[in-house]
Parts: sequence; C-alpha cells; structure tokens
Amino acid sequence: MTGTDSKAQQRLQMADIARLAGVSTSTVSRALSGSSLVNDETRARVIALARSLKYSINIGAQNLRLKQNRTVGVVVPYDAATRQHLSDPFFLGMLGSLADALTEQGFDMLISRVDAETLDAAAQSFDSGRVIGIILIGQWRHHEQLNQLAARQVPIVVWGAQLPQQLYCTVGGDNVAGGRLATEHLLAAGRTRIAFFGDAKLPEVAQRHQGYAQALAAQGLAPDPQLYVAGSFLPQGGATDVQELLDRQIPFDAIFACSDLLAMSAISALHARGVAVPEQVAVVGYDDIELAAYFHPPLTTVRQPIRAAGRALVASLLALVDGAPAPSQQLPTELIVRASGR
Amino acid sequence: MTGTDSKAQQRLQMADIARLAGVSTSTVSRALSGSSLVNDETRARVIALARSLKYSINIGAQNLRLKQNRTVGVVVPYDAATRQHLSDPFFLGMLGSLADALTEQGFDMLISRVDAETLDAAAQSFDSGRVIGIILIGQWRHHEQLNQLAARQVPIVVWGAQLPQQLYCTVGGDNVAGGRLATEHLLAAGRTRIAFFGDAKLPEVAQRHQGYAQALAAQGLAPDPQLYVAGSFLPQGGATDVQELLDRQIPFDAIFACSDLLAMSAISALHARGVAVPEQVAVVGYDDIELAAYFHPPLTTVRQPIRAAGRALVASLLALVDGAPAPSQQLPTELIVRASGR
DNA sequence: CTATCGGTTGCAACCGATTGCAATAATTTC
DNA sequence: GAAATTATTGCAATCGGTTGCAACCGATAG
Repeated sequence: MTGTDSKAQQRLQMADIARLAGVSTSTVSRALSGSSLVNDETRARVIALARSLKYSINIGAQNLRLKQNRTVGVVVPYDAATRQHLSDPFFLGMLGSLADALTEQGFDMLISRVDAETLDAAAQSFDSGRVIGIILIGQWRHHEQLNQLAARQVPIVVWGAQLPQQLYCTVGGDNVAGGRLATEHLLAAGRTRIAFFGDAKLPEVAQRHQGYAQALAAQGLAPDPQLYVAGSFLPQGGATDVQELLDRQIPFDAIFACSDLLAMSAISALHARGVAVPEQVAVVGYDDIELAAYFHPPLTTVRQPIRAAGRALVASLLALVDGAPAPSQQLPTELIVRASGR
Repeated sequence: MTGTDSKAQQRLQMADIARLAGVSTSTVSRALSGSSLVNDETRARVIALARSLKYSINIGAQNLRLKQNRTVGVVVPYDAATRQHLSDPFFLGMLGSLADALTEQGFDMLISRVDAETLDAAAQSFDSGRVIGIILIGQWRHHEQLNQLAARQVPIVVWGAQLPQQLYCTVGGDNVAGGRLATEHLLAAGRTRIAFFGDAKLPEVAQRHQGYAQALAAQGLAPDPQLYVAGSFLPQGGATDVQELLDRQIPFDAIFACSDLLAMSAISALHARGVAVPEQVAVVGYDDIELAAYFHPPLTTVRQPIRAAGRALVASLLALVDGAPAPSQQLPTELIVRASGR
C-alpha cells in the first residue's frame, strides 16, 4: 500500500503544544502568529516550546480556515504519444527562474507534467483549490484550450507567443525581433542561403520565422521554402535536419536554428560530414543556454531573458489572482555574438 | 498585495452542489466517492451536475479530514552564496523522471530550492504536513544534516552516494564502477596520463575517483595528483580545468570528466587551443545527457540510469512513509562508447 | 468598598470535506 | 395488515487550526 494515511506515528499538533505550555490552543495560535493579544512572557514560552519540538503549523488546516493558499502550479505539457521529455536545458533554466521568483514571494511551486492533449487536467489543481493559479511553460499548439481555461476564469499565465484573439495572458520573448536579429547577423556576414530549422506550427517559431522573413526582405531576398526544415525540438532534430538538406543537395551557407540544442546538434552533424563551421556554414541558435558559450565553436545565439521571464510570469499571475488585469508582455531579446555565426 | 485570500469570486463547494441537486452534502460526498450507500440514480445526477459545473473536491479539506496527503517534496539544494543554478541537464532529466514516477503513482510533486546550508528548512514542508516525505537530488556535502533529518524520522531519500554511518536512504548510480569503466576504456585506448576533472569533496565524485584509481592500479599505475583537477560543476568548469593543465604544462593524453557538461566544455577548450579530440586527448564524460550523442565528437560517457532512478527514489520513499525499511541501493551504470574516448 | 478599565485568556463557532449513527421510506415476510 | 428488513438519506461530530466575544484578572479611580 502506498502509505499516505495517518499511520501510528502521531504528528505533533497545536493542542499538544497547548497542553505542554499549559494554555489553550487559542493562545498558542496567537502566540505563533505574533498577535498582540498575548502576554510577552507567554508568547516567548510558547515559541520556545514549539521551536524545541520542531512543531510547525499544519498548513492544510491553516489554509482551510483562512481560505488562503500560497502554492502556484507550474505545468509543463508533454507529448504523451511519444512519451518524450522536454529535454531542453532552456526549460530547466525557466523552472529554476520560476522557483527563484516564487520563493522570493513566499510561494510554493507544484509541478505537474500534463498530457499536452488533455490540458484541461491542469486546471483541476486550480478547481480543487490546490493552487491559486497556473503558470504554463510552452504553449505549443494549445491556443484553443488555453482560451477556454481563461474564459472559465482560471488564473493562468503562459510562456509563449502572443496570438490574436487570445483571452489568456502570455509572457514571452520578442520572437519576431529575435528572428530578425539572428538573420540580420547572418546576412551581414555575407550569407544569403540561410536555412531555418524549427516547426512553424508552434507559435513562437512562427514568429521567429516572421522575423527571419523580414530581415531577408529588407535585403530584397525572399525566403526559399526549400530552406525551411520543420524538424522536431528533440536534440537529434538538428542532425536530421542537416542530413535532409545535404541529402536533397540543397545549397546553404547558414542556419538559423530555433533552439541552441538544435543548433548544437546541427553543428555536430556538419562536423561529421566534414563541413566547417562557421567557415562553410554559419550557425545561429536561440535561447543562449549556459553551454552555448562553451560549445565549439562558441555559439552565436539569441538570448532569452530567463530571469526576467520568471519574475514577469509570477508578477502577472499574482496580478490575475488579485483580480487585476494582466496584459500580455514581450520581453526584449538580445543577440549574443560568438564565433559560430560569423 | 499578493492575492492569496478568498476574494469576491466564490469557489464552488460541495454545499453548492448539494443545494442544486436537492440533497445533503453527505450524499454528494458519498456519490462522488462511489459509495454504495447512495441510490444509483441519485449518484448519476450528482456526478453529472458536478461535472457540468467543473466542480472539484477541495483537496485541502479532504486531506484534513482523511489525514492523508499525496504530495511529495522534491528538494534541489542550491548554493545561496553564488546564487547559481544547477544548470546541468542531468537535473532536468532527473526531475522529469521523478515527475513521471510520481504521476504514475498518483502523487503530486512540490519543488523547493533550498539553500544548501540550511537544509533543515526542507524538512519544514514535512513538519507542516505539506508533504509526506522528501526526495533530495544532490547530496553534496550535507551528510551530517541529512543524518539529523533521518534521525528525526523525516522520510527522506537522497540521490547520491552511499556513505558509511549513514542513517538516511540513498539511491545512486554505481559510481565506483562508473569511474572504473571510464578509466579502463581510456587505458584500453592506450592512454596513460588520464586527468580527472571533478571535486572529490562531493561523495559521488570521490567514489568515481576511487574507481579511477582502481582501474589505474590494475595496470600497475598510480594516480598522479597533478592530474586531479577539482574544478567546479559549472559549465565553464571544464574549460578552466583544461586551461589549468595546459598553463601548468602538465602533460596528459586523456580526461575523465565527472559530468558531460564538464566534458563538453573541456573539449571545447581543447579545440580552441588547437588540441584534437580524441586524437591527442581522449575524453570520457559522465551522465549521458541527451546532447552527448550529438556533440562533436560524439561523447563517450557513463550512462546514469535516470528512468530507473526516478522509480527507485519514489519506491523507496513510499516504503519509508509506510514505515517499511528502505535499504540504500546502487543502480548499475553502463559505458556508452562513442568517438570522444577513443 | 465598589465601579471601571486595560491586559490576557479560553470558549465555541467556523473553514470544507467525511462518516458513524439514527431516521425515514420502501420492501419483504409472516 | 403488522412486524421486520433493507435501501437511502440527513444529522452532527470531526480533522487542525483561527478568531469574535465573553470572562476573568489585578489595578486604579471615585
């Protein structure tokens, strides 16, 4: 049996402290909450006793009575069909940043991996009063479901792209600008056949592609559909994408990859085929994960503002919970120039 | 204000469903829990009503009444001094694996980042009844504190190395074997000056070093202290380690790095200095993160059994919670041979 | 010596669920 | 047709805290 019930071992509770201190639970409660309605001497005695016994107030009971809650749900959708992890270090960074921002505000973080197809299940933790709101990392293709949740008044903030007719609040990087910056950099390096790696069915990628197209257009170039490769976000994605281009003998002199992982595996595949990076093919990634600077060659990439993102997501969610409006926002992205994109 | 209190918007509760269905809360409770004490027709009506209103039982209240709890705390210690993330993808993998294992068993996962120095704070979520037990990733140097928690009967399972006089339960890879496998592989490739990258103050690393020494000894070699470099686990760690060896002009023809991240950044630094990998210096990593296979050159590494680890950690914790003994265990590690170690 | 007052404390109701037990209605048995 | 049995349902206590209100204390004032 999965032992979740009481079991023999009694947990210490307020009544125990009260008995040992020779006062009522009311007094203990007041003493521990710092109410001015208790004698200083009594308070000191109670607090000392509680501390020495490592007594800690039962948060469940307290929340129930006070109708409050300081837990936020963080949902990471995953693809149940392939049972694949979101193995991108970018996600860990985001998770860490959220954890920092939430801790800073005194909130706990309940993580759930939710089958991307039944996103509705995520809201259950809200309906059951488990969490006061939900932060969702990775909007993927669930625009419609997210709208429904928002319409149901579920406080929810999503990391991703801002879309038309969107009822929910998003916080995201400026993907169009990111795509433009990356592409402009490659163009400035004299590259013209720039391959685009990323699945434009995902809103964020679509926006990056838009920036890519803008930058090309500014040089009087049109995106070549042959250079668009909608590989997956899996690590091996970049490698298979490269292979596809080479196999189909499509000439290219640069790659803009929609994640650093993609860029790294692409570079690795190029090396394996004897193609020099950046001499023959320049590569720009996206995210600026920590390893990017220590890759070979060091990765030129578009930095996502992870720390700011965590704070912004949390701030927006708390605003929503308070009934305040939380407008979607875009955080600035920045091109980090290293060797791979030259 | 951080909006955590009730607010105007009333949450639906059982009494509401009861009123709308024209029955008492007792009946609603029984209907929803599938008790045989309600008329089938009534149950159907109540369930339909609850579903259509998206009513979900308040878990806090239910837990209080039933004295149960299906939440597990996952603690990731971090270094408050440097405020640095654990940016290793290995951690994300572990987190994902834990999430899977816990979800499978119907448990929720509460994540906290705890200042590594005040690990005791982690136990607070247990003392307050928030979680039924704690899984800690990364034992670092907190052996003593962990022992104290275990002595206090806090159900806790740690991912890490098994140490003498240890009161708490650990689940870990077989680090000695891992270190031995890696080193044997390098020796078999004809390397003899094998540098060791990793801080042996960490128990897991110490064991890997032990395996390393064993493998050397089997060939009649002794570890050269000059080849031991206790760099940090940060991504740039490998780079600085390499630099140190080169600067001090210590000859070496191989590196055994205690994480793939370390290995990758070391390789990258070697490339930058014009040292060919694996021709001049062979490198073996540790963890087998997903990117390892797509690195250039593809990384030879010791695979940590992440999926099994998640399941084992959860199983041990649940055993502990049930009052059953949970012996520490070591999971087998495996050498994954790719190009970097040849 | 009694009324008043500020400082402390405890009683009891309540948060939203669950469940033993009693009450009621429906059904069976004699 | 009355008694006994069974099927449903609701009442009220309970989980571990919090808090309005009343009670109590010694002390000061009149």
